[in-house]
Amino acid sequence: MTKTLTELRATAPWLLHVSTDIVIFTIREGELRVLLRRRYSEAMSVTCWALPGGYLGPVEPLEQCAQRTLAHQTGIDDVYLEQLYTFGRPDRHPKSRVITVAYFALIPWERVCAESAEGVPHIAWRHVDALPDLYLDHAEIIDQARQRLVSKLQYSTIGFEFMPEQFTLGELQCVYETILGEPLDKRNFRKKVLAFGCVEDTGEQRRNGSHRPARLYRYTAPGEVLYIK
Amino acid sequence: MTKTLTELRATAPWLLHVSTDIVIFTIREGELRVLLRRRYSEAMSVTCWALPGGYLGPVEPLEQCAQRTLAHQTGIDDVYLEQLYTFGRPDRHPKSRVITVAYFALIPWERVCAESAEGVPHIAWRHVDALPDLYLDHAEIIDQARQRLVSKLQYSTIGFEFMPEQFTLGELQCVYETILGEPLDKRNFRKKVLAFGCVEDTGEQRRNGSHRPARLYRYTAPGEVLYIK
DNA sequence: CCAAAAGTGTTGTTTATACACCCATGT
DNA sequence: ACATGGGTGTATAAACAACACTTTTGG
Repeated sequence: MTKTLTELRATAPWLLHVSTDIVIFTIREGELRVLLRRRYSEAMSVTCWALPGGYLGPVEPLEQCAQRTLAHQTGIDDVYLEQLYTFGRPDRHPKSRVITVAYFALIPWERVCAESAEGVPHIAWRHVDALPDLYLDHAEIIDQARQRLVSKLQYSTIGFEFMPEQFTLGELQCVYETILGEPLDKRNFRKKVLAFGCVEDTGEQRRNGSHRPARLYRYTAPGEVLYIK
Repeated sequence: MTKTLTELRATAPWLLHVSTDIVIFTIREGELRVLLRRRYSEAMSVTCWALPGGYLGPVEPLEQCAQRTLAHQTGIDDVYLEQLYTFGRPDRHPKSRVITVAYFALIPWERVCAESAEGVPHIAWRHVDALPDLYLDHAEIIDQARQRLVSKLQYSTIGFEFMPEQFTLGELQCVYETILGEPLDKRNFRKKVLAFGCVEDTGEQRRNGSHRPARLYRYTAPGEVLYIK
């Protein structure tokens, strides 16, 4: 029992290993983007783009592993995180058996820290419709995360996880339109959101360009995803 | 590499192990019931009730593990099976670290085979509202499976997985009422189901008691769960 | 005064709900 | 003949979809 886990992984490929991978989305420039990191794949002896994530510690809860690896690799913490699906095809990793528990996360662009901002080497926020070749089955994981996001947008307040503390209804509508990929009617959208009963007018306004200023709203259940209807 | 996996599990408690557990539901006597098996818990040196399930083989896909252990322990195969959630609290198993990928499954009572019928020792179909003490966190797993079942009933044709090849609309309505725990209006229910467009009249009837015979219908997408609305 | 996004109501359509009687059979 | 579950339609309410003009600001 003197071997480290890393050594064990190398010497005992016939054992099962468990990892977590995190699909973290943001909205930027009218695009749904996902965070990728450049990593060296020992398995394939090349560097490639991959999701943040890593191996589960011996006494670590799954979600904590997701939080820890995300924070460690990208500096991001305190985001909405939800278990997505567990991927375990025996051949998904070429050198050993790795079961990965995928999580998906959302963050407002404003909260992306310097450590994973645009321009940082080894880090990229990529449009989900223009992904590079990805490590293992990470493209499949992202695809499934995206489907979950789209469907949860319909029956929950998950979209608010993309918003900063204060936001305008126009900004919120843009987020919905970006994720759904279709334009929405402004009046119907505002009516529906206000009917949720989970936004309040802050009384403040945002002046932003040569047009009428917009009211700023606040989500009244921050950090919580509510089910609607 | 001469040790068996079973020996390894005993001698290397600091390694991670992966298992699957299956929550299989049926409808019987107006009750939603779940299949339990009596098992000896080495961890706790007692026998107790548990979900069917077992350890993942070294080169076995996750879903196949669920199918294999279910078939081996209960004789049941060829059922609707869907990944539910992965449970991995570090202390969920007292003697080693076991991550379990839970699946949920549905079967029409008519298809339950002799090997897991009522009266077979070590096997029980228990009402979900009257469960005995269960192994580890299996009560929590069942609870989550039940929530998933209820919500999927609203937006998919998952309820048909409880039906035999031919069924009456009255029987289908009973299934819905049992799962939802509330009575439904007969006319509205029939209207809605026929609007799904995935049942067809077989032309046959079922005479069953001293009243008018009922038409028999067939689900036109057997083995498939469709999303509705 | 012009351009640009913010803000606001009404109407028609679709969907969901509530509700009561006759039918075919076995005993 | 009667008890039992099978089968059917309509009227009301609620939810959703379509649609156009006025307001406020910066330049």
